[in-house]
Amino acid sequence: MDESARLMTVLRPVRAGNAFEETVERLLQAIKLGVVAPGDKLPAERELAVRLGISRVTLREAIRALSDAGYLDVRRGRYGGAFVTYEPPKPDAGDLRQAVAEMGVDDLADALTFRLAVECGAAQVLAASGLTGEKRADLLRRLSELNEASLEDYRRLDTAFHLSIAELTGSTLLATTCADARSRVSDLLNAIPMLQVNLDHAAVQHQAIVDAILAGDPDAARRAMTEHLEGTAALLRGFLS
Amino acid sequence: MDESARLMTVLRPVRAGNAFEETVERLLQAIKLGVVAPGDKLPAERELAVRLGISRVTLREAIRALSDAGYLDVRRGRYGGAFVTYEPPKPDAGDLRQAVAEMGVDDLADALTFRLAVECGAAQVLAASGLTGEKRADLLRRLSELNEASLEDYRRLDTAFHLSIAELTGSTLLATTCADARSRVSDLLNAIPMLQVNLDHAAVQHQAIVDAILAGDPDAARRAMTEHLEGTAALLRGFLS
DNA sequence: CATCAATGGTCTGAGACTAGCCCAATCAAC
DNA sequence: GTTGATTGGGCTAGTCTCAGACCATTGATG
Repeated sequence: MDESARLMTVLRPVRAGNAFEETVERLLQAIKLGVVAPGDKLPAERELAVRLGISRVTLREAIRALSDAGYLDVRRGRYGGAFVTYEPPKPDAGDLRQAVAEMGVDDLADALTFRLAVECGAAQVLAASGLTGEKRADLLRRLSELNEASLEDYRRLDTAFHLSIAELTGSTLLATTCADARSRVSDLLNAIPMLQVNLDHAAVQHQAIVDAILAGDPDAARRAMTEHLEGTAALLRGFLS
Repeated sequence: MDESARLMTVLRPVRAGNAFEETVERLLQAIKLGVVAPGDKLPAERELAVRLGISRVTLREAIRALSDAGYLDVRRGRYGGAFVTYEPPKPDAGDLRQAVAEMGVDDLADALTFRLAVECGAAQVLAASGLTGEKRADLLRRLSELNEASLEDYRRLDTAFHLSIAELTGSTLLATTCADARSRVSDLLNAIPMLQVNLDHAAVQHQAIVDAILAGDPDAARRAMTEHLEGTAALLRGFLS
């Protein structure tokens, strides 16, 4: 960890790719995180281009690419739009191995470490903040929605629950960072079979996280989140070997 | 915290600005974080352009802007280069108020929350990882360098110490995120007067952080880091009122 | 003092990206 | 059935950005 390592950290590429590539990535993130659920449509092109800070031409190229790849169904005319057709693939150990091979084991470890750090940080911060009644209700609502979810909706609502924790801190930076961290492991999580034992186990852990946050206990929140995320990481490693 | 809030989070601008602006921002980060110390020079233009993934023309525009603004001194010929001339301004409550006014109180709260979450997450993760002897020595070296620092070098070595914690986790994502978090509050920290009491207090907290990490105690590491960062945040608020 | 390698300074042609405009399709409302 | 609002589809002129080549300056070295 010499000084040159820090140079590498800060003087890294200014841009991850061209505008088209970055736009595809961002839309894919919205789709895979379930921010726009299957059957829903993206905002209209003109509005979306403004939000993303790019030209409509570039946005259309990205939408075209995702449409060709089967993620979107684009329809013209009033009440038309770009509808999400993507459904998370059925869990499969082969998909998992392939996904890991594509991203590389180093990047996988990086992503898991990153997620652990930022989500635990978010849980800690939220627990330490005085939660208003409205926010408490919001968190509890997200938890009960997750607990009542069908297998089909589970991943999407799990994502919603986890992201809510970061959002409720009120920090936009933290929320975007947690969304980024989640999307980096999203494909991997989708590949894990959803066994009832694991879902039950996760439900207990989710409850522990919420309890600690509502109790205003940062240490307990951190521990509960760590346990939950390391459990997931262990599952991942298990299905990889 | 309805669903539309999540849309805002994910469908945010793809790019923070044009290539020139983002490059200026990145170089400024390297300078203000002390990654290139005063008197040092940036890598040669051709190499730096490759590292940043931009054209030499754009890089030169950014360097020119920073040179005009007094951050760099550009010299031609062999052994020439872009030398850092920037020295952190002397602490001043007026500067602080101005800096806060420029970024806005909401962004300030966001940045402080963000920093708290990611640095605590990094400390926790590092404490939970089995540190090799080399890494332990590295961390201790950074701490002792900071403790022996002159007032002039203090901020730069404090930054180096904090960033080392994230870097030692081995997660590039976490390291860049902590660097980003630090740079968002860097100007504010520079504006805080460096009183001996505060420095002594910080030294004790730094020691506690290192002790907890070396002891492999994530809870203690998280608590020590929280205490340290909240102390700094409290100092900031104090000088603002 | 002459050399020469490394560095910043400059130019050009090509491609990426944008803003703004108009066209085409769709469908609820009348 | 007609209308009108909303949406995707497409075009153009202009700006930003890039890759690559070449020039100018500097100063350690022989």
